Amino acid sequence: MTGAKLPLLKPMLAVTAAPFDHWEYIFEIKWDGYRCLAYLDGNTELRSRNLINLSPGFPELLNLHRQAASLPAVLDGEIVILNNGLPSFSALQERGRLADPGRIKRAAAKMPAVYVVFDVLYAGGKPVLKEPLARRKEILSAVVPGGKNIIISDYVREEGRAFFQACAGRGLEGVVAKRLNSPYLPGKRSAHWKKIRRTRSAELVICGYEPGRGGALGSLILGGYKDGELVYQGKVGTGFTRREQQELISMLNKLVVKKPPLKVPKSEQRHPVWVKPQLVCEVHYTEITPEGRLRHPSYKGLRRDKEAAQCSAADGGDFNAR
DNA sequence: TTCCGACAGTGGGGTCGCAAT
DNA sequence: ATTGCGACCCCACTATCGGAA
Repeated sequence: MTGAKLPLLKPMLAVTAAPFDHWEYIFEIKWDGYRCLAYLDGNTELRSRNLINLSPGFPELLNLHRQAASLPAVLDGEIVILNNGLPSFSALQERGRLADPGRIKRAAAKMPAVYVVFDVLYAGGKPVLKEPLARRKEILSAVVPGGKNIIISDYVREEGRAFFQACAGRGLEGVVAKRLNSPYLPGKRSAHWKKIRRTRSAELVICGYEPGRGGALGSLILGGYKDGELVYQGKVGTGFTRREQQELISMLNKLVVKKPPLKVPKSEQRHPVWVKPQLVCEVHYTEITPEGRLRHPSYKGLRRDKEAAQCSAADGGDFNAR
């Protein structure tokens, strides 16, 4: 444990927004990893969004206190694993829940994590939470000169739209806008910080559904055509209102078939009801996982103008112009 | 009056680890 | 030995409510 002087704090959170320009805001890359407050004193302690101790899982990051000045300090940043310069969340996933020290050590050597730091809560043992962001950025660059596995997140002023386009073009998840005069509000979600995420869109075939609680719709089972065959792309379980859920259930119940129209691993089936692959819906998602599933899928409505046969499998291209 | 923030609840992909089968 | 489930990480949403703007 670090000294009692440094209280455990939750990270400040952001609301979602569309790209914009504003002179009062800076814009930085939205890093796709584990959000983490780093407590630097005689040692380094890493804490997740929910105050879980992440330190055992990332031994290669436990020397951060030796790369910083003005201790004790508390930093806010993101643990990422870089792959060709881009953060790989799936690589991080493989490490996040490892418990065996031997396996952790081998994973750390093979795919070392990096701490990307973008804010400072304590410096020289004193809170700087009430300082405006602009001032905290100055303090941060004094506390962290930059090091081997600690990187200061860069930012631009005012020109959020262009920066978002540039980041999206490079394959990054999005950007975060932060108000220059805002204090650091631990655990609070407010318009001081706005996340602007790149989303992709796909039109996919509804191949079945799974019931939810209390007669509600749980999720839709989705597929797309690849080489003339329906390929499973995962499920979508959010984005529809209660009313839309009932409408979808009654439409789908008229299309019920016995045989699944596509292959879905048994382990991913929870009382599925298969239907004739006829209805098309639009979904938004962030990326295709290595398993070929939609990540962060949300339902955007039926596409009655589309034929099922026209729906090719989502491939992670086709990103939304917002 | 309208909007914002907080909270609860449901759902997604993915991982590990443990208990029940 | 296999399976199911919970707890985490990342989330996207709907729905509600009380209070601030």
